[in-house]
Amino acid sequence: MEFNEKQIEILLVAEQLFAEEGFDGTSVREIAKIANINVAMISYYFGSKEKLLEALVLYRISGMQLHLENLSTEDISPIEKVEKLISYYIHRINSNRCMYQILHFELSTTKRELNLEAFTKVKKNNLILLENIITEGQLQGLFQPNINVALIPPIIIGTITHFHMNKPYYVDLLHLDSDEKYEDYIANELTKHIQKTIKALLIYED
Amino acid sequence: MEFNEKQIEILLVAEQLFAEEGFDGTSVREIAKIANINVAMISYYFGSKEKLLEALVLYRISGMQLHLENLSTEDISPIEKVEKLISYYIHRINSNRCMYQILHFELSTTKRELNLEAFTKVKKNNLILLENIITEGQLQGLFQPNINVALIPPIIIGTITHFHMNKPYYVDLLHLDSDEKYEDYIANELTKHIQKTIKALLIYED
DNA sequence: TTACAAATTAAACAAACGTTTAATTTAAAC
DNA sequence: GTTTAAATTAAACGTTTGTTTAATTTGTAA
Repeated sequence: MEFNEKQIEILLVAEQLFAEEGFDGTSVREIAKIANINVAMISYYFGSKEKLLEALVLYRISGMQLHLENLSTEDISPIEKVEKLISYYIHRINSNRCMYQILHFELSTTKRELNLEAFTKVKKNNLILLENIITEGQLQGLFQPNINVALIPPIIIGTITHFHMNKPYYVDLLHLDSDEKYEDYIANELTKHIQKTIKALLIYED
Repeated sequence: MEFNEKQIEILLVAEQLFAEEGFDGTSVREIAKIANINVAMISYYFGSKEKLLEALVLYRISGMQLHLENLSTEDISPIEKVEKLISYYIHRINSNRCMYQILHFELSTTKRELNLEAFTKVKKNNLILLENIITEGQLQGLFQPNINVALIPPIIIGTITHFHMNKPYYVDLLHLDSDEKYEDYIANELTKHIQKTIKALLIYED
């Protein structure tokens, strides 16, 4: 699927509005107004509001795969690999914040039946990558043997997502009184915190 | 605020629908139909659809405070206290799944200005409780000194919330092919996983 | 039985919704 | 310059939305 400039403009406006106000809370007229186009162009280009959402999800997810195929073969320790993987994870969620917001709602609503196969595929690929790294660490005697790998991504993704969703609360609690401070906190403290947590879990003897 | 039986029936129906289809995706007629009342009763009892949501949030949050005031003084080790706190956390999120679903959306939308002070208060209280327990553990030399306590609840809540939101994915991945298995997995594996993770983080020497 | 407020109803309201139509403009090809 | 398809527009379409109205029923106290 290829989109021209105007279509992409519509997609970007829709993405932000869907994230801020929800799919059902956003009207096509609102999208059209901000994107500076006529309402009819949405149907003309995408067919319907719902197909616009599908196009948007496809457009974003196709560029979401972690580019970490070579991470497994890099000449660094499994611990460093895990750290690197977590940084990538967080970075990806950060730069796709709006789409994650939308997906989280769409995943749990029964209203629409979005095809999220592509998203599932991305997640499964990343899980395999993580499994390989952890197995490597276990073989080297660095990590504990009894680790439920499938439950590690939820810690990473869940923590960062929760932080974003409760932004006003944490901004208040941690005195992150500017967008810069907020972004910095995620890139530094929060990232380190999650890395430390996962490392601890991998090394900790039960 | 006191509600009669009919009002509570409306609140419960609204809660489930708001969680499943979102506030904007649910019509008052839909609520009325399922609750077996006339549409006008919603305005009559609550004033408006939005005030119905406010009433619902208030109704639920008021019963959400963890009943753990005496946990601090119990004669068990800080480790056991943390474990107990996590169980309570997970149990509360589990039994308020719909409300958490609603709140997560409302927290991140700019459409409505819900008063979530009560919710913030609950969170802050629970954080203080956790801080006390961890300080106790540190004084006993059980826990490491450099711990960012504010970032521990996000791990717990984030992980469990993420798991719920991606239910179809984890049902497939972990072969939880019945509601019972799903519930059991949360109550056992997932709970233990989170407890183990937090314990590891508290004990792990960086 | 009467009186009266509370509860409940069907109907109507205007506004907003997603979508379609039909006409017009734009731009490129011949 | 003419032709033709694509892009763009304003207007209208039929529904659905949340809310209000005004009439009726219900239940209770005098």
